[in-house]
Amino acid sequence: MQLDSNFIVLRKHRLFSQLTYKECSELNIESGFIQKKKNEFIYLNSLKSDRLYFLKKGYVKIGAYDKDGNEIIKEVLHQGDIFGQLSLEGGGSDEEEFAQVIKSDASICSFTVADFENILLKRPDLAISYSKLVGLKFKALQLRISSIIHKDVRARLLDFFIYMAMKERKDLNDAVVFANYLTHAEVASLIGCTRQTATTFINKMEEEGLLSFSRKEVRIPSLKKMQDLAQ
Amino acid sequence: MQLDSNFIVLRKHRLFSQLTYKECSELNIESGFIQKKKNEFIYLNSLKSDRLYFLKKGYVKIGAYDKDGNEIIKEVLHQGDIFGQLSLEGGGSDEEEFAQVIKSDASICSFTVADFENILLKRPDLAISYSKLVGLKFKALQLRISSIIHKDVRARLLDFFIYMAMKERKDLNDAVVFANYLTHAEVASLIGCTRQTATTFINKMEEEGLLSFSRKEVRIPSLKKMQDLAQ
DNA sequence: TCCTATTTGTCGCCTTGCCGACTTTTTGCC
DNA sequence: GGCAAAAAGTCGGCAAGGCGACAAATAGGA
Repeated sequence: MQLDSNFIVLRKHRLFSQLTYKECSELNIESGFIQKKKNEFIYLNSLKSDRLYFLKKGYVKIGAYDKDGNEIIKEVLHQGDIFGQLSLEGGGSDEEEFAQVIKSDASICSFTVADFENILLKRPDLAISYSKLVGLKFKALQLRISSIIHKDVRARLLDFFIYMAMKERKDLNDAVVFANYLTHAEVASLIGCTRQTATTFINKMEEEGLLSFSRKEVRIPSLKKMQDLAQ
Repeated sequence: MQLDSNFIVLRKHRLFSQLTYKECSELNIESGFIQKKKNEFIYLNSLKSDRLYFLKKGYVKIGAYDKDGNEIIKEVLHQGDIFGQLSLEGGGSDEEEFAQVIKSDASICSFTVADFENILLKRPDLAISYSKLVGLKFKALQLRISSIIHKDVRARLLDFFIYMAMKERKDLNDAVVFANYLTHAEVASLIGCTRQTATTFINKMEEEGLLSFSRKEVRIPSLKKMQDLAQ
């Protein structure tokens, strides 16, 4: 029962669409199925080490705490995203890391890296898809670094909203609207500035009519215009 | 002949160590074998799209130019590193990118993504290794972002030199010495500050006895001490 | 070995965005 | 519907590091 519904959701994902029912059951996702309420943690450090998580529904933020206890947000994920031990192995530079549900409740299913590797060994096509998935995430991070290193806050905000819009939009309209699940503080942490500065610039952009940012949704009247400004 | 030597070098790499001679030849690396002099480009934009490159010898920097023509260094690679179309597919956010030989001449062999995928289809274990490789690169980038976002220039420099030391050192001594192939300007671009600021702080660190940085080599008397300072 | 191009060192001014501090608004829970 | 907690808005002072400019040192090809 649980498996069935997990199976269906999982198969909607590009990566898992080719999985047979049998293979899917080999992942033992039933035991890894989790329902989490808002603000609950999915893992904190240790639990991450040997698992992959698939976000069926909801929003999750990945972050860490620095030595002073400040939160460092690394990434924000939504439906369909994969997180956890993406490298399939620990070691090296494993920072303390957490995954926390934000905005509303979330459904997550997870499986061990070992089970996943077993599937990949039998399904090299899937292994290639997985490589591509990680590769694309790598590319996205590279873009983010470029933006952070070489642009000022305003330009970084533009880049950020363009990225979100591309990720969230359902059709190809120039106007994009999507549910917002981030606070100013979280946006600030993602683009690398203080909460106050983010607030100021978001408001400026609203005055310019580039954006409308509320707790409920983000509304971008013209993505094209934004892209032109961001260059 | 050429194949033989390529084969030998390739097999020294973690990823390719399991390859048979036959499989290796299927990658058609002979045709992709390149010798490049210092400052020559391996690719500029377009050529990247469907190839993977394996750096046999030398140093290569990956970068891009922003709209004002300024160089943005994304990454610096050395012997044994892989670069190019790591995601095995184009699309999405493909920035203009270049790969350029630095410091001294370089030997590179390359193969097409298509040939590589064919091998991976037959060798899922290799596909898993490849995923791990990209996954680890992803992790390293995440650490770099954290450093850039949350630390000042001095701390970023410490992080940078620790990273380089870990990557380049041959043994586990606390004192680390490695060939230097970067100018102040390149270090600055990697950690996200101006050349002048990098110069100033590198000199300060030299005065403190943390570091000796010359055109020839970087000498770190105590890696441990550095790590303590970086926290 | 010389000569030019590149790299490094240094300085002062100036801007961006940080850092409290505080108020106002919104949220979500009892 | 009321209340506490979280989020957003705003401001002045301040510091880190950017930027231009130039001189000194170094490298590497002719």
